[in-house]
Amino acid sequence: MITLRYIQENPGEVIEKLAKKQFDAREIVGSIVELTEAKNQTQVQADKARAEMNALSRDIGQLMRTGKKQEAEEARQRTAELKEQIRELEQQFAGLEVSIRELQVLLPNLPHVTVPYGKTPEENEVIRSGGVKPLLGAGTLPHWDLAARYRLIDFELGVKLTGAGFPVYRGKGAQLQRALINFFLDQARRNGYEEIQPPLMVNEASGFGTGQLPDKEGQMYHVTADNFYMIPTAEVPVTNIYRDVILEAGDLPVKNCAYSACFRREAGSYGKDVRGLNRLHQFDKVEIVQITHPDHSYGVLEEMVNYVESLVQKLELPYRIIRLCGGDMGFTSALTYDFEVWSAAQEKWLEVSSVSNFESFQANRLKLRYRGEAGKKPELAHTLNGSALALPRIVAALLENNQTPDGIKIPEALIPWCGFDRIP
RNA sequence: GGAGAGAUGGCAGAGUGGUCGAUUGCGGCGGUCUUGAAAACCGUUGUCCCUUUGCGGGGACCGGGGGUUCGAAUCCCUCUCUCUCCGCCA
Repeated sequence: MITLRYIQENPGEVIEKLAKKQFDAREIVGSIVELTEAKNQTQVQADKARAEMNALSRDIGQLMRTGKKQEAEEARQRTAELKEQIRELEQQFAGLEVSIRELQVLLPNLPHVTVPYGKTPEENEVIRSGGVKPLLGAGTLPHWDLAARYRLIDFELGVKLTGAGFPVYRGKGAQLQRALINFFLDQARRNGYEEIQPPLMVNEASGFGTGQLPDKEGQMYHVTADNFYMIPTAEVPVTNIYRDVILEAGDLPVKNCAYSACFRREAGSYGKDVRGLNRLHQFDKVEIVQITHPDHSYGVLEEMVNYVESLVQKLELPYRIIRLCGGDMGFTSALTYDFEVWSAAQEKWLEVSSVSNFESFQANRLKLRYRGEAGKKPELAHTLNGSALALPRIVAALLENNQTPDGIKIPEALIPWCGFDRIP
């Protein structure tokens, strides 16, 4: 959420920057500015009336104590009108606040200056790429066939137990999952991230804090009996650790990582995009989260991108890093880099990570602040996060790219975590 | 699931209608003393909003919401959460 003060002081800039996100903010910003002006005027009046009322009440107390009943009674009669006036002003004020808030939450985050113009994914900017696409011979199989042949993942069994999109991993398939999770967590720890094991369900307040609620409600599984939500990413519980928190400047940057299962309803997706591991309702992911001083968040974003790059390099997967254009960016992000790996049999790029700087957009909702110097006012911190990494598409690419007549080769770096070097 | 207790400032813990944003202790910060440190002593110590060029001024907040009252941390209603005991249980 963009702060009211910022909108109020820079309405033109907000409109201009949001145009890059293909968002016409003119009407909303205009209304916000107008309503805020009215709200402030109302507050001045209400505060004045309350000040008067407070003084009067104190006087009455004083008069009562000194036994001047008569005068106290006179003063009391004067309060009736004031009281009514305060009631009205407070109602007005509350109404204006609600209206402003409703508009305020409609505004996406402002894009960073380096965000490219563009409307569709085609206009995203490839920053760099690495690795070598494997040359596979005839008889190349997509990962869902490989998963069946080597008895790694059973999609139909998942349908029996739960439904489509809930695969069952077994044997070496299950071991590979566990190895990847441990590999990612261990790498993160070596890079200074503290490991967190978060709850997999969160309450409404947490859903709001990171921006899933109220509007993206349909994305999450809702446990209605207790009004909990299954997390769509560990970002939600991990970032919400810092909801309503004031950090000391010395605590920054906070670096957390977490493995979690992630649950997404993905309502309305079908077709070949959802085949195999390409899109699931439950999947595993290791997430990295950082909370930084506003002056350092873009340096940290680069650091996080470099870190994720090191992971796909260790896994020897052909990859490319993409800077999302304004039209393709998420609602809450100021700058996002996506990572895609090449899936050799499907012959397409699969998104496996998204690394974003949210600047103070999430922090404002979360009331996440830091204190620069003792005695100074706390200010909003910056939050960043990224997948490091999401497992299913990594597994898809690993299986497809590394298939040989003798089985599936495990990348060198992963063998210590796997305990085997080949799936025969 | 049954029964009970509670929610106050970073923490602990007072406060049951009138200068209470809140006694006190601990912690934190500053100072005196000391070669330095500890101890002791003194001072200071929340968040948010509005207003003002500035100094400053005003308002809100004692789990959330509503009510009674001239006046609520204190009384009433309601919701949420936490804890304890019993039952069940990985």
